[in-house]
Amino acid sequence: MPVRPASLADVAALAGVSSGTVSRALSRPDMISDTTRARVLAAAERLGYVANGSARALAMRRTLTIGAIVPRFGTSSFPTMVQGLESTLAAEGYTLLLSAPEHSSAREPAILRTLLERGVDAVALLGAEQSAQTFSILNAHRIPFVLMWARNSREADCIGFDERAAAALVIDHLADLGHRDVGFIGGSTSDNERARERFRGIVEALARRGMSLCPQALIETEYGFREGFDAMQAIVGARAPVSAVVCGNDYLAAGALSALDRAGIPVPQALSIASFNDNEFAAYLHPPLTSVHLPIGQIGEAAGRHLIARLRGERPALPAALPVELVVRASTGVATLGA
Amino acid sequence: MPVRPASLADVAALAGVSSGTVSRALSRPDMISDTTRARVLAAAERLGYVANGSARALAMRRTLTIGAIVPRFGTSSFPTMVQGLESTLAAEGYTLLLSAPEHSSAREPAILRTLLERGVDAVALLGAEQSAQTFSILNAHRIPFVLMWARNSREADCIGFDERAAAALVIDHLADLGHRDVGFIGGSTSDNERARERFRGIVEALARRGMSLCPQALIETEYGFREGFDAMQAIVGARAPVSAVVCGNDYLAAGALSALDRAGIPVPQALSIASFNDNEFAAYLHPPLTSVHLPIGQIGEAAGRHLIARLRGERPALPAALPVELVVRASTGVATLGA
DNA sequence: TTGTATGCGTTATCAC
DNA sequence: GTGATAACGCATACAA
Repeated sequence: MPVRPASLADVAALAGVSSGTVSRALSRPDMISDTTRARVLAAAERLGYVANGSARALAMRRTLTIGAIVPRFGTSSFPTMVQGLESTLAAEGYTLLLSAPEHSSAREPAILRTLLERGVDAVALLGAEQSAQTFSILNAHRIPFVLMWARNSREADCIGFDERAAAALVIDHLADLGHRDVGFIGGSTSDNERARERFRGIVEALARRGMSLCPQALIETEYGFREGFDAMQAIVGARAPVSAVVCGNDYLAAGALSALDRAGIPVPQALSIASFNDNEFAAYLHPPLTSVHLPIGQIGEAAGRHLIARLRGERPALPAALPVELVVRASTGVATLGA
Repeated sequence: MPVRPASLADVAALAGVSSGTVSRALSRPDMISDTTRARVLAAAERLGYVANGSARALAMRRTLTIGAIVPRFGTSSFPTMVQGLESTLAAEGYTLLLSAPEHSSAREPAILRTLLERGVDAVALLGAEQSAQTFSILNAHRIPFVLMWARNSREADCIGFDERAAAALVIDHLADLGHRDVGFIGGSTSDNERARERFRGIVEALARRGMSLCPQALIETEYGFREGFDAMQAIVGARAPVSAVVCGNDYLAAGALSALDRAGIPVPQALSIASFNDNEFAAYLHPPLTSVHLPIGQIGEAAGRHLIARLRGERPALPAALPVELVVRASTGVATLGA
């Protein structure tokens, strides 16, 4: 076996044709006579020929590769989104080049530069909070790009949910049940549009009912199990007079529920918990949990479809906000914590 | 702004040097005089020059890209592993080309071929259960590769846990507490070495104590919330005389705990549950849960380090089985279900 | 230290 | 329908 992988020229030599013919036989089968095509395919098969994508990309000026930058991979719901993205791309012959930086470095232009240097035909980014430099680099490269799980960016195409409407679903549900005193454990809003919109949606939905968040039960923290645990411990410790607490995502909800377990406070008998349900696991462990289900995989799929359309030269309309759904797994009474 | 991105020649023209000089100034700074290097860098900056990785790869015969095939992305603990892999690779200048096929197609040679065609310097695969064709393709390409979360393959380098030892940790713990009647809800063993090893480890550890699994509480299913839920419902419905049930992973445990909640069976007062804890979320929601914590991210990191060493021409020793840890969050009494 | 020239493996544009 | 041949953009061996 040769030390170097077979090239087009090797196949050509074996088949007794020119390398151009081999190239066409493999990528434009209808431009070639049946007999020579058969010979070429046989030769390619025999040599275990695999095309060299770098050379092809150099000649064709496209890599059939799409880049994505998605931070906080291990402790988030983003993998579901990436799965949707990758599946959609793969079905169209594209491959995913994934960058999964640790939290803070996600907006480093260096990461984007590396991706562009590797050669990507398009880019998908998480969230709307990108640096101006990011956009200028992308625009300079004249490359299609899309922001996933984002909305309201005038600098880029966005695919996402109507987070405020989702928040309203939760609040209206709780209010309809008779809850008047509500708390919120949410993700950090300073650098996260999604968390911010959720928070605002809750505040607004409450305001429409003449309600407001209980100050002693309003905690902003990082997304995470421990953070949710600590936040709920603080709320319990403060004896906040609430009958329901909304958690910004599944991780916070899981931690919060764990803290209530630890404190011997039954859910929902003594306190109701609602959550924005990305991963479903919180609801699975606590069926009484009310949650808004966000179909995250659909973001990746929609983003993939959008980028592929752009690469085809189309200018597709952006999908409207993806649908969210309130999931109520058991009825929830109204009991005030510490009462 | 030009319609075509700046090339080495463009930078060279602007800096008044040859393209070879530009190439060296950027990748071998010490081979160039300070003054010209400064001129080159300024010119590159001004043109927003980004190297064309395809051309570079063609010339250097390496892409600085590593491929990974990881199925079942959205509903597994694999993202943590991929995060570890990507971080390790990125720190060394490598980029990750990720393929995340749906379950069944994971072993398709076509997926691997696509990856090789895009150009990867090395490949990381999930699990030891690969087709012979997969290995022959990889070997033919003379490319380093590694199996993640696997062991005991003579065809490839493996990085993983000692699943049987992990199982023994759980069983010994339960047995020491006095449990004699134990059940198991495990993942499908037919095409999953990890699930198989866990199951065998449990059987063997029980045997060493003169115990065996309770047949009415032994269920093999797919990993998933619903599957765990259904399995535990079946065990409860059968009134299996067990005092503890071990779940094969967090998803099964979450579903099983949910079923017990639904049935009004308190954990661990009426039944103890133990789990192989990949994601930690089950333990967070149910602190009484005993679990073996598997540091999955370390698999990705170790795999990344191994591949990079191989690419450097080293022949590093494979790491021993990665350490696992029994996590007991609360003491667990012995009560027999349905008694 | 720098310039020149060749090759990397494909695709695409021509002729034939 | 097929064969030459010229890009594609970069790295590098060799010359200067």
